[in-house]
Amino acid sequence: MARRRQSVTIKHVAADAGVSLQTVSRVINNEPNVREAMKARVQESIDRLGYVPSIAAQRMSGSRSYLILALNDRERTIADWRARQGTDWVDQMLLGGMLTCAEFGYRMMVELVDTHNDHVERELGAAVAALQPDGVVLTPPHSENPLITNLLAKLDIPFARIGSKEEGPGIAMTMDDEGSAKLATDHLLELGHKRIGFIAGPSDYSLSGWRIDGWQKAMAARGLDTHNLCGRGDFGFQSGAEAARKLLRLDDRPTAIIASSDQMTLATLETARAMGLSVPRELSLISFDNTPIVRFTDPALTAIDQPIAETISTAVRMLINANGEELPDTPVVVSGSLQERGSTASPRVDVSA
Amino acid sequence: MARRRQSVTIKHVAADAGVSLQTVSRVINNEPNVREAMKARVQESIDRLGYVPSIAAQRMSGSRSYLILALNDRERTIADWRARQGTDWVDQMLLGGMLTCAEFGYRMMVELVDTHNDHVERELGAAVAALQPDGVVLTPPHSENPLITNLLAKLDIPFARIGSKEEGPGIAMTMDDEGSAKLATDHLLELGHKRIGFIAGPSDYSLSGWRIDGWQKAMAARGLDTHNLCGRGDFGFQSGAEAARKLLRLDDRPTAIIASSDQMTLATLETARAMGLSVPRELSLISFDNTPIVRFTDPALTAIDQPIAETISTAVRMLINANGEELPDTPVVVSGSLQERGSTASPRVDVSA
DNA sequence: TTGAAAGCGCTAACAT
DNA sequence: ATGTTAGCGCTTTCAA
Repeated sequence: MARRRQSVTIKHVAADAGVSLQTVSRVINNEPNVREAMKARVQESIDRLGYVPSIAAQRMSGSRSYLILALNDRERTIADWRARQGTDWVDQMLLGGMLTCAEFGYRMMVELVDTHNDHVERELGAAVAALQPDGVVLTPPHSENPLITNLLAKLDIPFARIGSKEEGPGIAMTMDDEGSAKLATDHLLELGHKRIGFIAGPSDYSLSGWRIDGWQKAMAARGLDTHNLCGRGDFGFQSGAEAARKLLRLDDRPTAIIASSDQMTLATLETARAMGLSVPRELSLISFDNTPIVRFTDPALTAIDQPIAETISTAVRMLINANGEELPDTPVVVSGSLQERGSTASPRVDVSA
Repeated sequence: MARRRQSVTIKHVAADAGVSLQTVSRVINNEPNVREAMKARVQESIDRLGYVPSIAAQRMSGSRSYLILALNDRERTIADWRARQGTDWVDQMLLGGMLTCAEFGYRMMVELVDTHNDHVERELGAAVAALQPDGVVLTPPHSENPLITNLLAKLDIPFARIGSKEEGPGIAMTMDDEGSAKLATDHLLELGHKRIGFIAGPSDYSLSGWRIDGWQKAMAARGLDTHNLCGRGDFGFQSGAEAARKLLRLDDRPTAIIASSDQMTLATLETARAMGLSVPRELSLISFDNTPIVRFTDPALTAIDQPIAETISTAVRMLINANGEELPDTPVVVSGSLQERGSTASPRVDVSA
């Protein structure tokens, strides 16, 4: 590999403008104590020479790296990519993250780390030592992994925890899981449903519990029973099908089901169909995630949209300002919304009643 | 922002192992001229202290940046992310790119650049100056933008051109567009089709032309006419619908259509349906891309799968070796495959014949 | 408000 | 086979 040196350095600019390196540095970093005339002169040289500071050099001399790391679960992410089922979490993350980073001259880099693994700390430590990011965005389930949060805290690197409400270091953020579940439940209640089932996500994700809470509270507010109506899955298709089967085989089976992921809802749809139930006539369905596939099922799925891009964007913004402004000490909430589609309707009136 | 310094540096390791910095450096970079015993001793210190070299420092002292840049068209990429239609190009790129980079201690970073823009050079120049990547992967339409390829060549940065066969600097790579189109056409011919239409992509993508070639050659090999049977779109839904309408309104309309993107094929499917044609009974359809949505249409679409992950992986591998081995001077071809699904069948026998 | 000097962590070039 | 020296491009002291 040819030894590649910066073609235009701060030295060239300084020489060109006839000032010291330091003055150029001050202009680059927008520091005070530079007269306007001087600033203009230096800027002119910068523009004309097409000078752009080397991030490596900036980082070396103790300044920032202008890098935000987005940490994702390796196993799940790769599985999603391989499965090609339209899960666009990473895309939405990049949409919110990259664009917001770019606004401030930062870049976002995706890093995959195994959570369920004894060398998480080594992996993350290596990434941080090599890259020296100015901030880290943790996505579930990393957000709640103390090995990760403690290490980041110890290293004194600002980080955001998406999908975590716990106190402690780092910015806690949620997409309002409880509120979203309530939103979905209320929608069904207003349509006239009384038996509403729920298929939760895995228990090692706190947000699984929050969603159950939202559903239960909405039901309780109308004095409705939720006994036996809560199933569990792991967000995947198989687990969704099993949970759906259980709920739909109940003597007094639900007239509507909310499932915590698109794959589980899709599984519920297929399970219902296999049992001869028509959606939405005999069973209404609301999904969580709103990934691309929900528009292609028949009927299209009413779904809770997770504001991933907006959440990551907010996280990045706060991380970049982590030096200046003080960080919030209560969880930052970015709320989702309900996208109505064809899988929800009023329950069929029971003629035998 | 707290002034963050590397906690364990090469100095610490050197002191710990009782050797010079240089020896540690040699061990890190796996250079020759280090005795096994010495190497083991140093490695032991490295492991024990948890030392990881700072990429910034490595880059500064003239070595690599261990960074590969993947350059995508800004407008199209953001539009795809926003549209949430399941386009998983970036995901497949990361799948192939990140994992292969990781194998060699590199990272991949996605960078968005406007092609149709007069400051492409400034944008790219800035990214390169700031990041100093060891290699760049160009995706269409960047791969054929001389402003970009010339700049990279001038800067002496190794790069791969995905979807380009032209000679010149950089590694030319294709996903065998001509062969894939031929594959699709042959499949239809074997099913008995004789009138096969083709909806091409925009003419500023060379691969659009290669696909037309593949289709035409396959048709010509059987002495079949292609006159009037070639439509054009821009890969998007709207353009696909228009092209489909034209083809299907022909007096002697095709019994099968190959379209150059999933969105255009989806549009063709809907157009056909609106015209009362049943797929595949009255019209067979083959798509290009094989993104997640093709499995959710009714019927599911037979499609050409583009080996994006594999192509990017190959590109990365060659870029990383760009110093050692010599680069190929003929285009590197990674072939796609045909995924048979429900949208293809033998043409209905014309009873009136 | 500006400049000069020192050093960040590492590697290349040159010793030994 | 190992050590020493110089310097990458920049920012942080500190001085003027």
